[in-house]
Amino acid sequence: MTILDSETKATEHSDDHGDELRLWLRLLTCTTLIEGEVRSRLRERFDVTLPRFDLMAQLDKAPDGMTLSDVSKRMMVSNGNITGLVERLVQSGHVDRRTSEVDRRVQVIRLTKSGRVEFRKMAAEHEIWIAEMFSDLGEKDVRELMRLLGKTKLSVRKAADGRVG
Amino acid sequence: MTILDSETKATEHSDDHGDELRLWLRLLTCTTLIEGEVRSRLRERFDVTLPRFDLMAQLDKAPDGMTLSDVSKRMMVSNGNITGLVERLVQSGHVDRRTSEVDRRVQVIRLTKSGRVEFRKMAAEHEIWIAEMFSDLGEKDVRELMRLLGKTKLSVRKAADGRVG
DNA sequence: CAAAATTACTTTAAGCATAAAATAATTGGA
DNA sequence: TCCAATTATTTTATGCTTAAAGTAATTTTG
Repeated sequence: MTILDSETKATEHSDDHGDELRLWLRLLTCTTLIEGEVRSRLRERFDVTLPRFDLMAQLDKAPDGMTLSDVSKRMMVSNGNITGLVERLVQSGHVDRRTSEVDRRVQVIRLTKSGRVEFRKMAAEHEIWIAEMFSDLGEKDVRELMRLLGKTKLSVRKAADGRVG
Repeated sequence: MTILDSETKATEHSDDHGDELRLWLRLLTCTTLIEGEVRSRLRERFDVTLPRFDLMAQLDKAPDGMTLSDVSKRMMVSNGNITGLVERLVQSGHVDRRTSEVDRRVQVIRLTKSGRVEFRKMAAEHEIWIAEMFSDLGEKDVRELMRLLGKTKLSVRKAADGRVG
């Protein structure tokens, strides 16, 4: 019977999900390690937090500015969160915020000149840190990991969307 | 000269780190997606947060209990964080906390009987959710991803340790 | 043995994050 | 036109997270 069951893979899914669980934990560990390292280096080197760095990275790609909603979607975080984050970046002089002329509900934010200069410095080092952390992986590994994570992303989205929409 | 430069790979590292950066962003996206999905399902189905679930998962593996420091190390979060998390789980009746008889600095925590029963239910569903999210990946993909992430983990640790210890 | 160092935990202050409710501006019909 | 629905953002309440400082118990050491 045991043999028979283990052969009955035709039924789409096996009931042993241990491998996927271990994969998820390993994925999480990698992300947590890298993120923690980036956070502490950003803090040490530039006295900046990761959320602020991420927000500035979005703005750096949008010379004409972005609305808070745009930022919120791109960063995959809540609206209310962005409000506070932007407020702190305005205080520190990295970001400029103004109300849109055409739609007074909308806030358009941009990097200030000095904010942009500072960000570029951070980004340059950041890129080196990341490369260093992945340096034991060969070109082929990087390509293959990229491919498998792309596949994972699609799979997760499918499972997530299937539940709501 | 351009050709010459691009051939000068003998100098260990190239200066283009774009691939690694893209890889990191994709890794982060995958983790964020999965984590977000798990968070919202835990909340909907069991009215529990991910940190509480994670803490209970640690305790489930330690029938004789753990000290707060143990938990802190295992979960890779700060001590102060654990204090608050445990306090809330004690309030909700999932966790039992007592001062060690042999060392009165030490707090030993365990799942309560009902906490364990509840956690096992959550864990069973959680495992299915994860398997579902990875379901587009074949066995070979899972194995390969596992291998590459293992390599990544080592690489990151090396880069991180190299900086401090 | 007593002072100093270490260990375990808690508290504090600040920031990040969310969901849900509130506010304010704009748009789309009837 | 006007008012209902929608959209953009802010506010509120709650919880997670950290680093740093504080407290208390134990261990080390002179």
